Amino acid sequence: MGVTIKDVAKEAKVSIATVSYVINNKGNVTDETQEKVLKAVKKLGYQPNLSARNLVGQKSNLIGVLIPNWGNADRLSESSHDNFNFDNPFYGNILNSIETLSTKEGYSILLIGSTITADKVKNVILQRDLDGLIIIGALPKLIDNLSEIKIPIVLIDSYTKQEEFYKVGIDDEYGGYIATKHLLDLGHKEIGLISGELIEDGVDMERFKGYKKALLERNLPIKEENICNVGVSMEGGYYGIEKLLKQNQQLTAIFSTADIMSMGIYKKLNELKYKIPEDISIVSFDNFPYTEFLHPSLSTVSQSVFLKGRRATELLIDLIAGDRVDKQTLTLPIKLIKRDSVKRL
Amino acid sequence: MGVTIKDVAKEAKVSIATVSYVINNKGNVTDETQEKVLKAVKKLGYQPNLSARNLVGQKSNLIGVLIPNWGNADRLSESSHDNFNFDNPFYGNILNSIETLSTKEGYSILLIGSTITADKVKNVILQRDLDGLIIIGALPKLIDNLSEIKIPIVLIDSYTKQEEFYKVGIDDEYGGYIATKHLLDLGHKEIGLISGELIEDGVDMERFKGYKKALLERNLPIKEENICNVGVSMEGGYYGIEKLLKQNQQLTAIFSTADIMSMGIYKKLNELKYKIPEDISIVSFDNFPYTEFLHPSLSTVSQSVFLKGRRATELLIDLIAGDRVDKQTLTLPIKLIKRDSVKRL
DNA sequence: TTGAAAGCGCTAACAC
DNA sequence: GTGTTAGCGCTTTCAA
Repeated sequence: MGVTIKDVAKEAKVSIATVSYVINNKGNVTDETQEKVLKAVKKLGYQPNLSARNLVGQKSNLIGVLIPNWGNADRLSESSHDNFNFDNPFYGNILNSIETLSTKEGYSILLIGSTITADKVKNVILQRDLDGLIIIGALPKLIDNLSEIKIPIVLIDSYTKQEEFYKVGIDDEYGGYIATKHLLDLGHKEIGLISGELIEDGVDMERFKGYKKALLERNLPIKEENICNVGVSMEGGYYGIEKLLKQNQQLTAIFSTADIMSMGIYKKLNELKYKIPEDISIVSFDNFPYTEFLHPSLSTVSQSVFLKGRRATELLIDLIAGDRVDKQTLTLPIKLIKRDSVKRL
Repeated sequence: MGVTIKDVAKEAKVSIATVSYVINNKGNVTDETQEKVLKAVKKLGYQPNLSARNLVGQKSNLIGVLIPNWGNADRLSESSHDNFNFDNPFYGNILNSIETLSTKEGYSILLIGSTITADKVKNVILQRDLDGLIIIGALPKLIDNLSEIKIPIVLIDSYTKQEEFYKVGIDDEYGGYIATKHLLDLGHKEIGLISGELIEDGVDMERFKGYKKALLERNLPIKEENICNVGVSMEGGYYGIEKLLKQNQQLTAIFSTADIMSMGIYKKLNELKYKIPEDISIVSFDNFPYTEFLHPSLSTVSQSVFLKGRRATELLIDLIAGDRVDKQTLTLPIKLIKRDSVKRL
């Protein structure tokens, strides 16, 4: 242990209580003593020990960020690192957003990844005495396990109905709807869907609902051979489009529920000598920066990952501060960005 | 505060010392008492408070991960989120790698981003009593500030000569060399370089050295008009290639020191109706998963971000454990991946 | 084999 | 306005 409050007290020739008062701006301290203490603090390079502070019942000023489905389950094996499903920039982006505001507000981020099991999350919360938790893309099993926890929890991209959680997200069903409708408006009728696994309360399920809604609105059938559920990765898109193309040669357009999959779709179509959008149109979801840099640039539903992180953090910090927060669920705006991957039929 | 050791002691009808012995596997405890205690622990859902543990001089089991140049400095402004320079997947990937092993070894990750100033890093280390620190792409100023810190520090991608730090990286000069040599071997002579800012002890500087070395070996001049330093981002590449093309119409090839910039280069070349590799060849650096999915697929120097994170974490954990570590600097292998973005002249 | 008690660094109630 | 002190939850020495 380094410099403690005792050392400062000795140096400034005051009691440790006085030092505590000064560094916490509490109690009435003379300007003179204040200055003495501050000088000692500076001279010794004193930094209060947060463990000790935490122990006397203060906040930990620690926010946990949990990313349950980050990377592959088997990534602990070194030999598998070539398949490391690392590529979705979403997680890095949102982490950056969360960390930035948290730091500004005096919180530190405890990063909790996906190897941790649902019941161990609770342990970490208890052990580290987290002030709050943000969960990105929470799975139902995880959430069930956490409902008895008494710290504020904000869920990003979850559609759970459990009322004890605050939520930040977008209207994924609407996103799926406008993406599909865009295709329909341009005359497409045989529209394939490539999405991640349809998990209960997950975003892909909602985007799928939007897809169905748009088709049903035009009295178009939902054909099973037009739908393919894959991993949310480039590989997923790569193999998904191949499968779909085999199952239905009439396909003129694809709605891909994630940009990362669209990368793989592009590659496969290139290999197959399909031209985008001449032979097949694509609408995607996310509007990651790189979509503009693809050739042709990708039409996609735009969401702000930055704002998702920012709003979730704001909400959590308010909750920690005990500020009454009126809305349990915050839905951020999205819009369709029309670029060059779609043609009129 | 929740369940404490006292509660467990009461429940098990033993002293708190005995509980402590049991949960730490210390002292000699009868199987019988052990069982009593364990049962009480389970019944009450007890989790030891790490702050308290830490206070009695134990390890904090916290590893800091510092990402100094993550995103834009001005990203605190909401209006700037469209420019959010978020897109380099490198940081998310390496974080994932570090977090995975750390968790497995019983450490938690404290994420420290780029808004934090150099002197504040020291405060966090002291306040949270970090057991160790990993710094990704450390700037000299930051490192100078940290040299007096007594916890183990592992630097990823830094070429500082300061001996108190352990380092994990690749041979960036060699990478720049083989990339450029590949181009030279195929007959290219006018080779442009698009790289990030040439910062002291940084990777771009080394890759640039490799570029120079390869050219000099063939008695080719290093032309200033062939070199462009930009931000390591898609935009950087986008504007960099435009500038280079204007400055020298004879260019037949580009060495881009980061895949993320190559994305921008592809876009600009597409807009300009340059064909890759027919009109211009490109060799890049990183081998991010998406490079294989670009069209044409990108020839690039491959490094394992996964291993960088993994080895750095292993090293740090050994250091924390007090295990003598022989090598101060670990250099991981790289190799050139030849794909379709380069043609023989 | 188990327990009592000191003490880690700090805050806050209370006394002066 | 400043100091004394109890106590946060835990580990560990020492005694029994």
